[in-house]
Amino acid sequence: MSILFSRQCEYAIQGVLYLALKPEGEMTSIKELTKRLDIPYHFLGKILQRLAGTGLLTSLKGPTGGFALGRKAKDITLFDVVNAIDGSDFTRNCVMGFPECSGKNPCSVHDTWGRMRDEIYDMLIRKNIAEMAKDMKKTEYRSARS
Amino acid sequence: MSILFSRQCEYAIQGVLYLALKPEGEMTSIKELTKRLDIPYHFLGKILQRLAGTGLLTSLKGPTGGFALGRKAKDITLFDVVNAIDGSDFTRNCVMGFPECSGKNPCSVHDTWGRMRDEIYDMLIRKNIAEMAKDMKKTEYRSARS
DNA sequence: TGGGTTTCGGACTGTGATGTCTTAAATATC
DNA sequence: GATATTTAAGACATCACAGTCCGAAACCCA
Ligand code: FES
Ligand code: FES
Repeated sequence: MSILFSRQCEYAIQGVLYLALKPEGEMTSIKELTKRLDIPYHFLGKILQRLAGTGLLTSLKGPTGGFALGRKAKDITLFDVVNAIDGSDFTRNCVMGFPECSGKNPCSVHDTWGRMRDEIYDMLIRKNIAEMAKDMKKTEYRSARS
Repeated sequence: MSILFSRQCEYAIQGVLYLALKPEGEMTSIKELTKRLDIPYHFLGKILQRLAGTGLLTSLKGPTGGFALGRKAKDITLFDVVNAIDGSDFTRNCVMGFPECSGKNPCSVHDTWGRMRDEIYDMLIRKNIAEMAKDMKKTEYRSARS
């Protein structure tokens, strides 16, 4: 687990980026996803379920079923995924854990951390997941296209 | 809790910065610390105990006892505190949670995240806690000097 | 229609972080 | 030496997160 996101969130990102490499509308099963990515089967099921609940993904039961993006990959950013799972509190919280984070009552690194928060946010929205997936050099994503 | 550090770590930072405002060698009790900072009494005790175990703090029992910095405030950085509690894995881990983080097998944001990790590390070591504490504008730290 | 496949939903367990409580040990003061 | 005060240490409780399991529902295909 990185310091930024929960496990769930990391798995969600990994899964969504995998789906982004698939032809539009094609369904991908949890089985295929767990075969490529190192994620517990049932746990991933729950996570994708949750994402489907928010509309970020669509799902279909049955033999040809699975999951697919709920809208075009060009219209989804990593922030959408992170926000759906972990929320966006990190854009507002003090890095030292003080109850208030504002310029009126700042901690020692308020300004510095403020800039970094912005950079992290920017990292999450600068590119859509279509570009992101294309930039992914991880071997796990080789020939995801079927 | 911020996205970077555990609660324990946040409390440790808050406590150590408070101690950094005290005259060198003066002992500060958990009671005084919890009166200023919003941290559970016994939990803070455990944390300071742990920091004392690493030598970052010294402690003394008895009526005039308490905690104090183990070395000069000028020779301690926030990274020392973070490293003692949360460790330094964040300098090595993939932000998307992939098992490997290297340029040979990079994820979509490997380079970007690499720069940010460096910036975070830099934020933690750029200033010593003497300067940090002085820069702290939080009301909790007003007139910490006794 | 029936059987196999897949997601759905909920209950359940495991684990680590957080927080509480109690007793003991050390220290200062009287 | 007696007492009060403070940290030390460990057991315990609580909670959130991670992960598992199972039956039901939806779906496809023969
Ligand atoms: S007050 Fe600490 S980051 Fe804003
Ligand atoms: S591989 Fe993802 S940050 Fe390095």
